Amino acid sequence: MDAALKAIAAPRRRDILALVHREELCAGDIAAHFDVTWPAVSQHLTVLKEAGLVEERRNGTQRLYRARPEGLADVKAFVEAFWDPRLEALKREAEREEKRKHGNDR
Amino acid sequence: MDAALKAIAAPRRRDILALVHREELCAGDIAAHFDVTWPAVSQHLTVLKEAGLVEERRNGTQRLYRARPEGLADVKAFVEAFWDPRLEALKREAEREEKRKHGNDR
DNA sequence: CCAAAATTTAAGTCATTACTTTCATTAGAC
DNA sequence: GTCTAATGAAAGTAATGACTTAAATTTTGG
Repeated sequence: MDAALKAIAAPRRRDILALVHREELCAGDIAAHFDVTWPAVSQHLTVLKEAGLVEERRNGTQRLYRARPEGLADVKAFVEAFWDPRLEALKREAEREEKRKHGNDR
Repeated sequence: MDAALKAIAAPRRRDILALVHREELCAGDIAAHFDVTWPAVSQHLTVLKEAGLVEERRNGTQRLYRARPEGLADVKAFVEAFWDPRLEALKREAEREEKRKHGNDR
């Protein structure tokens, strides 16, 4: 969960996530939306990918990216546990699950 | 939302939040749970307070802190907006199951 | 008022991070 | 193979952040 939370803590990465939420976009098109250089966007995409928040698909020389909502599962569980005390148990379960699946998402 | 997200992106602050989730604690008691100095915890509490995630109450020379779940409202909305609706059912199921085995863990 | 206790504030250090520019890699067209 | 386009990787920089120690603040009790 730590990786996912750190990933969405940066506003630029949230903006990128919003772009590829429903639509599959290549890195160049994503970078065109911001006034930063290509490599900067590429680095953000790497962070998002390693956090499990986007998935990459290669098409010829392009790489297409799309959001991966499941990557926010643990974050969602944490927020909701904090939100509603009755869901405390769910949070603990999420923590256990994260320890168990170490190595699945990388 | 940016402040709240940055606040919970740091593991130590999440640990602090967990401590004051149910229970009102003074800064000293919170610091006693970690192997960092008092000022470090005090700084974290300031960040959490400014993000609206904890509330402070003064009692004599002490300052008591307690979690403030409403502070995560925007984060919750953001996370849920990204969530794949098809996975909603899974969560609810887990919730129901959790309620079913109520009373076993005490 | 004076002293002790709980905590914040100030100032500085070390690691992390978001970015830049420059170089390397991969895939398709010729 | 060579050229070009799309992109990732490497290396460097400036800003941010999580800590530390030392000093200042606030409240209570004499």
